[in-house]
Amino acid sequence: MRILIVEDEPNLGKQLKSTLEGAGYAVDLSVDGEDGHYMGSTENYDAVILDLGLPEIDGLTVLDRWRKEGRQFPVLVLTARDSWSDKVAGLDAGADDYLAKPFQTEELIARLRALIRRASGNASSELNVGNVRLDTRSGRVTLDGQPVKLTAQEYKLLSYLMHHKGKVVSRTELIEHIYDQDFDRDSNTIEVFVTRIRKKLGQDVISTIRGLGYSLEEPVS
Amino acid sequence: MRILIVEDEPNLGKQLKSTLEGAGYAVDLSVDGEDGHYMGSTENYDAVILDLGLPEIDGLTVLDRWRKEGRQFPVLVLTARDSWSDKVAGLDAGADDYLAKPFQTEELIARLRALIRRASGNASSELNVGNVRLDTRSGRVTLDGQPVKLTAQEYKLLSYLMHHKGKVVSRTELIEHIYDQDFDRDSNTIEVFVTRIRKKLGQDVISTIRGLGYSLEEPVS
DNA sequence: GAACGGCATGCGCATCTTGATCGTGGAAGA
DNA sequence: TCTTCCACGATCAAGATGCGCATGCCGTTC
Repeated sequence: MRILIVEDEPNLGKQLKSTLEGAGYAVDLSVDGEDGHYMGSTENYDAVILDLGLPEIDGLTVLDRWRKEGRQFPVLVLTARDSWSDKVAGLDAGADDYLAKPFQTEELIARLRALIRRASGNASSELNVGNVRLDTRSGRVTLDGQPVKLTAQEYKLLSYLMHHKGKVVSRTELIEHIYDQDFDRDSNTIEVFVTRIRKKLGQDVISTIRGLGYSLEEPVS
Repeated sequence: MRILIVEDEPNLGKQLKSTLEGAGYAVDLSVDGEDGHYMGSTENYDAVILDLGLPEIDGLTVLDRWRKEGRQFPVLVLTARDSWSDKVAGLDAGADDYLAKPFQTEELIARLRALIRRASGNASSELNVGNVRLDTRSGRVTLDGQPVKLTAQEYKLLSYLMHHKGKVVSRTELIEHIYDQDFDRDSNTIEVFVTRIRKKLGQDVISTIRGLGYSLEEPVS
C-alpha cells in the first residue's frame, strides 16, 4: 500500500514517514502544496495524509483540485486542534476522515488502515482467500489457522492482491503500488516475491495469467 | 483491441505502450503528428491516444483531419495541465475524452476502457452473450457463473467479438485488431483460437459465417 | 552476521504458430 | 432432388518462442 504525506513541517513529516514505513507502507513525502498536488495527480496512492495548514497553497485547495480532477483516493486530513471550521470545510471538500493535531501515531495508523479498508470495500479488517487469512490490523497472515511469517515486501504484495481479489493485476500495477517513486520497471522482483510467497503459502494461492499478470482466487481447471 | 498512441516524448510513449500491452491491448506507437496521422488513416484502431503538444503538426490538426476523412475511432486527448482552452478546442475538434497531464496510468486505462465500451454501444463493463460473461474491468470470463481460464490471445479474440456481438467479423478484421502492425496475415491462427475458445466455452458460442467470418449470438436455426 | 531485498542467469514449460490433414457445407450439374 | 466435387474451415500435432520460475549471489540494513 502506497501513501502520500503532504506536510510542511519537515520534522513531523519525516517522523510520520518513517513510522508508516515501519508499519509496512510505501511512503512518499511532499513538503508543500504545489508539489503535493502534483504528486497526488501523477502517482497512484492508496491513501493520502494531508495537512491543512500549508504555506503557499492551502491544503483545502489541494484537496479540492484533486477531487475536481477525479482522484478517488481516501484522504485523511490533519488540522490544528479544535479548529471546527477547518474540519467542516475539509469534509465538505471531500476528505474522508480527519485528525486533530497533536495526535498519537497509533491512532493515525488505525484510522489510515480503516480508510484503506473502506476504500477497497471491505468491512472487516480480515481478508480471506481460500485457506489464507490476512489481518490488516495486526499485520498477520495465517494458513489454515497456522501463522506464517512473511517479510515486509512479501506482505505488501500479498496484501495488495488480497485487496483486489478476483481482479487480474498486472506487474506494472503491482510495482506502482508496492514501491515508492523511481523504481526500475524491468526487473523480476515481482516474480521473485511471488515465488517466495508461493513457497510459504502454497502454489495455488496466486495464479498466473500469462501475458497479463497475477490474480488471487484459485483457478478453476 | 488495438490502440494507437501519438506521443512525441519517447519515454512517456514507451512507458504507455508497455503499460497498455500489459493490460492486454495491441499497441502501435507514433512519435510525430505526420506519421501518427498516416497510421490513423491507414490502420484500424479501436481507440487513439493523442497528445496535443506535438512538434511539426499540432495534435488538433491531426484530429481534425481524421474527422474530415471520416475516421470514427474514439480519441482520448492528452493536454497540458489546466489548459482549459486546449480542452475546449479538443472537444470541439471531435475528441471523445480528455485527460490532463500528468495523469495516473490507471485512470488512463479506465477511461480507455470506458471509451471503447461506449464506442461499441455498451453501458456496463460486463458483456454478456448467452451464458458467457466477460468482465472487462477484472479481465475475467465466466460460463454459467463458473470462471473459465483463457490465455491472453484467447481473451483478446473473445473480447473483440463480444464488443461487436451480432456483427459478422471477418478474419482480417480480427487479425488487425488483435495484433499490432507487421503480422503475417496469411496464417490460420484465428481459426485455431476459435477452435480453442469453442472447446472451453462450448461449440455454439461462436458461429461461423462461411466466406465472411465469425459472429457471436447463437445462430437462428 | 543474520535476514532481507534486489538482480542476473539459465532452464522449463505454457502458449503461440505453423503446416498438414480431415471434415463439411454449398453450388452446380444431372 | 440427389450426387459430386471443390473450397473453405476445423482440427491435430509438432516446432518455435518467449514468459515466468527457480536459484544463487551480492549489497544493505539492523
